[in-house]
Amino acid sequence: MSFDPKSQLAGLLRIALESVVPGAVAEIQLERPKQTAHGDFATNLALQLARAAKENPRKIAERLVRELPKSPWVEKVEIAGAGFINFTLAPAAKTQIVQAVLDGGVDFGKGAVLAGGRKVQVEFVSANPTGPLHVGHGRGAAYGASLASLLAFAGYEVCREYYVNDAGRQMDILALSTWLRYLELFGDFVPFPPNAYQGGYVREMAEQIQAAHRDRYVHPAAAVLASVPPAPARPDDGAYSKEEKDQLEAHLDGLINAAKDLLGEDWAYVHQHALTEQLADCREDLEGYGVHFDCWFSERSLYDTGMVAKAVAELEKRGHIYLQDGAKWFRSTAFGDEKDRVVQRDNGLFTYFASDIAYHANKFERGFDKVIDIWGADHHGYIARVKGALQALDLDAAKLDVALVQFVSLFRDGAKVSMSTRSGEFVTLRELRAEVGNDACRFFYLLRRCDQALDFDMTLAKSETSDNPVYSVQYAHARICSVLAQWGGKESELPAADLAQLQGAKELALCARLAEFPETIAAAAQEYAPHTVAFYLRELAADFHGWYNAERLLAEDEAVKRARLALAVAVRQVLQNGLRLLGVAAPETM
RNA sequence: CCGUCCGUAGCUCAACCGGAUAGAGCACCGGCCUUCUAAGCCGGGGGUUGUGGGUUCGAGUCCCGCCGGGCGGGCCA
Repeated sequence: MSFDPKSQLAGLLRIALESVVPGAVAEIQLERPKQTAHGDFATNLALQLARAAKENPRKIAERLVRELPKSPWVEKVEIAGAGFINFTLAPAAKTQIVQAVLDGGVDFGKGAVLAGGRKVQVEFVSANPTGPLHVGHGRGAAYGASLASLLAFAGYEVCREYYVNDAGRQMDILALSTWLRYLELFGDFVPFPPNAYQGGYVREMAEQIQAAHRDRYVHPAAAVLASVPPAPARPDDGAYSKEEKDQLEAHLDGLINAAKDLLGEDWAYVHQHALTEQLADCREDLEGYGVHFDCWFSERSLYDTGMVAKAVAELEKRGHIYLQDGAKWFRSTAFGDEKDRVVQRDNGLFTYFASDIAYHANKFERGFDKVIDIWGADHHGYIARVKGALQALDLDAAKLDVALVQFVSLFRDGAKVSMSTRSGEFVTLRELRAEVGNDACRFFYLLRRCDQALDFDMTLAKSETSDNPVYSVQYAHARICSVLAQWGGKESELPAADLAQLQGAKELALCARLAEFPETIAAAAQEYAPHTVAFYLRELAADFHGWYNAERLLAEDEAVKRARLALAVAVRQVLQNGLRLLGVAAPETM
């Protein structure tokens, strides 16, 4: 049996409060003081009451302490500072956490299933399947995956979703790029546009098509270019003017239309091939990264089932749409957006925003209590219009939370690694994983709040020293495994150890650290902040190493040894539980 | 110009939705090291939280101005 010191103390305080101020309504706040001299828990209850009672908070604190029922778990109660009441727990109240951890095992720290079994969806990565994932996606993937794990562990029912943008112009550009590279294989060159996809993977797909279907999709370059507006000449410095950029886009669209005309039915094949290949590559990359999805949701399916048209029609029916310049506009300004947004162009095509409205409406129809979108920070201007559309559809926009993930800069040997997206020279997630490993990759991404720009130190991530936080945490785990192996006894006997043998300051501090785990999880889940788990693990590992350096775990005295090993096993369990939430391995040897 | 996020030790970052003397890790300085239980260990200095006001018992945290930076402001995605 375990008890929760926090609720225990809250109970004692509530009794004292009722006695001092009958009928008082106050929230009992208990926090862990930063300084050990302030005990294990502190409450600001007296300061809270002082405002209403217009009385010296220290006096109120004295009365509260006088009325506090005696408890065997509490060793000392002190009044300090402006009127804080500090509690120091008895050693037995601290060490019992070891028992609780051993009892809980892999479930220690897990939140109770919330009332109504709240369903949450986490949508993340959702990168266009037009090329390899880059390091920015890696951060979103690490964040989303561990947030989802965290929410599941905290008691939510979680659905991990990837939104596949398989319907837009970007996909057309990828298909066109592939086809142009394919034509090159037959010696007939259409100048490759600078705004088409440059990466080597495009050539690979072209070669695959050539191997499978020979010259079936070949058309003369002259025919391709016949009715396409010309591309501007490449400026000497490579910098195109605004007009030239527009010309480039028009040229690209012309090529896409030409390809569709010439290929006819076959366009769908090239398009589908490119999509299938890139999506498979992306999926494989994420699987290798340890990131899994429950659902891959196709944007195109929203069009195929008429849901996009339906969503726009629904907005129209409710009077939130007007016509201007031949396009249909959603009056998002009525819901706090800066300006109104086009949902259907004058050429009849829906905008990306239209499909996103349909997508979010669909999410809400699926009955989630909470919908979490994880976007790149460059999308922040998008939040207002999506929430506005939900409101316009009479959906509860408060159920949608958007987490923005800031950008990543890589550093190697102290120097910034340049990542120009132009000409496909960016560093891919795959390259990063190959260089620093999955564990360091995931952990480093999570060592920072997601809304802060991240400087990723690849040199540090690879180092096998105490400077490297991943190494330190994993090493603590491996070290415990090593000690247990050297001991060679039966772990199943350790829960019976006499925990009263744990008396050292470092041991009791370590126990207190273990006790923080459940509340760390709960807070991290509530704030969507997996980084706090990473910070916690780093501190737990540091506490353990400090203890290990100070005391011999395999003590001479049998009872002491067993108690210490029980504590070590509890530390190992919490390290495992925490690392699992971050998607980082807990190795037995290093 | 407008919107938005941010500014904390030399560096990289924390700080439990207003609480005590703002915390870690690197780096720096000073000691210890013929401990096999594996990254050496222990200690120390370092701050007007960008800046100026405001709110109150109390502000890194909330409000306003300024300075500096990131990101947005497409009938692109």
